[in-house]
Amino acid sequence: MKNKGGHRAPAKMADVATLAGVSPSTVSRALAGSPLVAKKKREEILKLAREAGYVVNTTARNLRLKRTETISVVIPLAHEASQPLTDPFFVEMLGYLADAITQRGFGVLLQKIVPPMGDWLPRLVASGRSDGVIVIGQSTEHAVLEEVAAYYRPLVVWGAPTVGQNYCTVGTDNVGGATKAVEHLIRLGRKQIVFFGDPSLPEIGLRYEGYLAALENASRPLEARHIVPAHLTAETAFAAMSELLRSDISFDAVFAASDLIAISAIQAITAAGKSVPHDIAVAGFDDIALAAHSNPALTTVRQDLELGARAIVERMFQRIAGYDAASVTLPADLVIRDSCGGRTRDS
Amino acid sequence: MKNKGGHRAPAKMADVATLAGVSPSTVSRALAGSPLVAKKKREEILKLAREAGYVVNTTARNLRLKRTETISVVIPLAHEASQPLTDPFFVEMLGYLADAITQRGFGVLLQKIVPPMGDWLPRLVASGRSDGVIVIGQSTEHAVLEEVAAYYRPLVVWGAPTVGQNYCTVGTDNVGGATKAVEHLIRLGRKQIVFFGDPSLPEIGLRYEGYLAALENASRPLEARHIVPAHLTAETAFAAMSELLRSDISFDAVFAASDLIAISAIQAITAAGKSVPHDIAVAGFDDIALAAHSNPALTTVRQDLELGARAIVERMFQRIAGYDAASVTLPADLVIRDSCGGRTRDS
DNA sequence: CGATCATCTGCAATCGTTTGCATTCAGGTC
DNA sequence: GACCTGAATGCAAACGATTGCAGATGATCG
Repeated sequence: MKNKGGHRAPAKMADVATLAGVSPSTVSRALAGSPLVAKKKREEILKLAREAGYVVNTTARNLRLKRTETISVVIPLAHEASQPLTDPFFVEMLGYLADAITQRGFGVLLQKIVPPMGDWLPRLVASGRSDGVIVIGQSTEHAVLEEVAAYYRPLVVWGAPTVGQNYCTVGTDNVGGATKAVEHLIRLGRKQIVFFGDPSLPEIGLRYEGYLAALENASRPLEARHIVPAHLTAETAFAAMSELLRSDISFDAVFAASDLIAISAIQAITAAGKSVPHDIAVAGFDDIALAAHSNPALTTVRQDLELGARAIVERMFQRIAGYDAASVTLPADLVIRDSCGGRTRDS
Repeated sequence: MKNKGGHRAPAKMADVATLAGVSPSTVSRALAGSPLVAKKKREEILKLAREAGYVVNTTARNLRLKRTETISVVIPLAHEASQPLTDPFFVEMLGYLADAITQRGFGVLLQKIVPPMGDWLPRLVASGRSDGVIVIGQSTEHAVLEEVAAYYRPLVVWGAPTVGQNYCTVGTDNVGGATKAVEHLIRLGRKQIVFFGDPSLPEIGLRYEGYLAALENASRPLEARHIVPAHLTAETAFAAMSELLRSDISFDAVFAASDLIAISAIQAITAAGKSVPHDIAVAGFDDIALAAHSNPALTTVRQDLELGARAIVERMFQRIAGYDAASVTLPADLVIRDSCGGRTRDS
């Protein structure tokens, strides 16, 4: 059944002007609080506008002002073809970003790029829908980012800095954080520590480096082993860990490249009849909300996403204002909970 | 250090027109694939546009066309004052919505309203930033929704239908789902079942109804008890459950109004030295991703958020097209895992 | 009383597209 | 050759705001 639709068209500035018996210019100035319009008249106009339920049309205003007061947040999903936006890390980061951005009065335009075809970023930039672009995770898109950053300043990326890179990144100290976690496992007497994750992705690669560094630095250097699940999803990680357990490889600890797969690993280990942390210790990376609530609570490397989001947004607004803003690496701290043994639950 | 900013201004349609030696009108028509422009000329123009890296300016186009191809997604946070967007339920729903919306070529404008002052919705609607508004969770905003829905059609709300309500809702069968969960607990022989949640919120209220119904329908009617944590956050729920355990109220099962607080309850129970499900069975509601990964895996009522999101978006586009779209209640299914005992893990 | 000045207001151009209407031109017909 | 048809193109007016500039108004001063 066809509906007649919204009856009243929203009031425009000209309507308010007629109502107040002045020109649109004056209404515009009154609304903007310009000192050019007499105080008494301004108040009168404001009152009229309020009564008429007038709200300035953002599109028209944006066109005239050549800005949108909106930031695009992009999540490239090179992996996970038509998968929904489900990764708790992304989603937590998104929340903090939305916070920081809306606090400055800007809107957040959410973009999910999948699969990333070469020109998504140039198109997004040229479309003029937003005043800046934040990319969460560089995924496999390093080349595109580099290309666009050459001419488009308000671009900030969450991820790992790579050599000779010109775009602005904010990220955690992946190497240092991983080292801390693995050193902790070694300190607790674990001897056969498996790395669980795919080092070919930039950030995971750095965590793998930290893992290797910790093994080498040990008083009695330990042997490195790692396994590579295809994707960083809960399902594939469960399967991969189950398989590892069935193999004849023996190990007494797992350092997982993300909390999500750490938790899947714990479940696989428990399902196989072994105990965490007694038989096998597990450490993760990220400290997503879920980590504290898993059972046993996960010992992990904390990425302060709130701080990270703020750093990203800060740089974004600096760049929008025309200033330069350099990349930054944030510290990563070890959060000791129950999944590695040796301590009691925090909180 | 002040930066000279983006060198090249993005090409506009007039530039492409000059390049091709035609008028902007022709370029516009060529880009739109209008049959009015000769095929050969169209292809030439398209080629030129591509080479110049031209992308139509969305703002100008939106102004002229009086539409934005953007949907606002709003999360009212009446509770949790300056809390970030962290609730896994919201966030999961957001992911599915973003999927369904971007699939139709529309953008997603994320809005976080906190604290909701009376006129947030009218303002949002009148600002013309989006062609429709989706509100996730009616929270305490029933009156505002009702008021705006009277004149603004493209408004769809996730939540519970209330009597005499005129706005369009999509939601789960809260009563039926809760009944199933509680009946399951009764079937497993549990006798003292606590309701854990705040029934004053519309959706939770319905779940409480379902809980009461199940108790009454039991062959030997059972006594109802409930406790009300102030907010639905993980922290407050942990505290509330710990307190309940210290009290002299005895119980052998908990039906929690959301998975988030169910998981906190499990942790509190475990921390108090009791076992789930042996001493106390716990059932939740939502089936968030976390539910399957908690330990023990949570028996819960599944809300199919993907289906829900699709239903919301479908109705949204119907309403944008000027048709009516009625509210709908989606079925809720019980997902049996480990936290109530009586079965082995699924998957 | 006229000149000067400060203060306020409105005209009109602009932002980059889209589109109704008029116009142009080529080709065909009588 | 005058006339008509049809296809292809351009002109110019929107869309709804902002703002430089000029003009109006009233007050102040010599």
